[in-house]
Amino acid sequence: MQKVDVYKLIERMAALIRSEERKRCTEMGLQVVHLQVMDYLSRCNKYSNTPVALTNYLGMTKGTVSQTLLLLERKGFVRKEADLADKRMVHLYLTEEGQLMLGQAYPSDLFSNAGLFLEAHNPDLTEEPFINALTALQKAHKSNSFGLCKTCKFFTHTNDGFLCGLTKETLTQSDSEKICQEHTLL
Amino acid sequence: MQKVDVYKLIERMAALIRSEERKRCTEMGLQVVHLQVMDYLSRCNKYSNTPVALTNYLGMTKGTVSQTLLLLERKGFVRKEADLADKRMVHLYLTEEGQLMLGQAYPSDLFSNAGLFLEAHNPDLTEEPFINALTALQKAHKSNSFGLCKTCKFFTHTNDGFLCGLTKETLTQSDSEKICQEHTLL
DNA sequence: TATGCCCTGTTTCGATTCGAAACTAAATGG
DNA sequence: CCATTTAGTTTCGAATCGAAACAGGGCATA
Repeated sequence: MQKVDVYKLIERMAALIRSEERKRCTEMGLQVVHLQVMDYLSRCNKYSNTPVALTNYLGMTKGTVSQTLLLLERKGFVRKEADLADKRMVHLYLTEEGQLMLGQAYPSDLFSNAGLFLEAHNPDLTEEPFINALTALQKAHKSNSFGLCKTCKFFTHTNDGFLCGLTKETLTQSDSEKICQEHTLL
Repeated sequence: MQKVDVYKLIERMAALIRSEERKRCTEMGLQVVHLQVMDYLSRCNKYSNTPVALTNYLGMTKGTVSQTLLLLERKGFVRKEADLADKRMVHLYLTEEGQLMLGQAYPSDLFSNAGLFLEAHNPDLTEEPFINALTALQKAHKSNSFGLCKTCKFFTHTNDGFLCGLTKETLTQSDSEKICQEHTLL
């Protein structure tokens, strides 16, 4: 029963992160959503860089996502590309400017500083409990878990690399380390 | 160097929590900010239930906070009370309706379900690494840490209870377990 | 191949948020 | 006693937000 309190702690961390993000965005003249969108696009794999995936990931309506993308496109941070196979679909990419802006707006120094503190004061800390907490949260989260490709139940190793058991396509190392909307826990 | 990755995991959890919050808010006809404000008011102590504290906690401008509070007041979720000592200040309280709404909108079942998973699959998991991670993040966070009163360096025990070394006031058990804007790490 | 349904994404609407800047009023501090 | 700081409000224009209607591509089934 004390275990539940782990999530109180995680919420507190989430609140701090949110606050930092908001300040950064304000400084850069962005909205928080913009940062979230660009961050997602920089981390998701080729199956997941579509407006619908974004809609599910962020928990917004598709109309709102469409609007936000329009603005990000207008500002030159995001580029759209029609899917060749399915003409309904659109793939989203960060432009050079988008990547640059993301790098500036993202509170990476907060995390690296916190990481340094952690390393200095708790040298024997491991990632394991955090991985377990994330997995439990993904399971409790009703809809898609949006996990890393390589932790998916459809992810398999082959002679010459990696394979997605769902799409039957081969995957690069980089693919396997990105967020996938089809991610399914074991 | 692997330690830094702990925060990648925490970010992923934060993103999932955010997504769930947004969905809940939409269902209840609220904006995410409203939930954040009400959640904060339900957790903060008597020194920290003011618009400025909210402004710092959420990382928004005071104008925006003022607007948001106006709306929450109009909807009957929040009540304002002038400070008796300092007439510039205002104290904010959740109304009965506000508490009720917060209870409904808050994704508490997500956390309790996740807690159950965690308990079932990792019975020997402790809170310690999470406390350490939060403390490190609070230290890295430049501005106020917004920690729990009882973890503050000004918090002291006396014969008949608790005392805040900053305001020299006695504190109740409940006070000591709430968020304080004056919170300072050791 | 035609019909109907589902899916992806856009558009439009009105209410709300957001940040910026100007503002009021109260406290503070020489 | 006056300048400065601090708490909070007001006003403005741009952007967000959700809801609902819409357009059009896929796909199954007849």
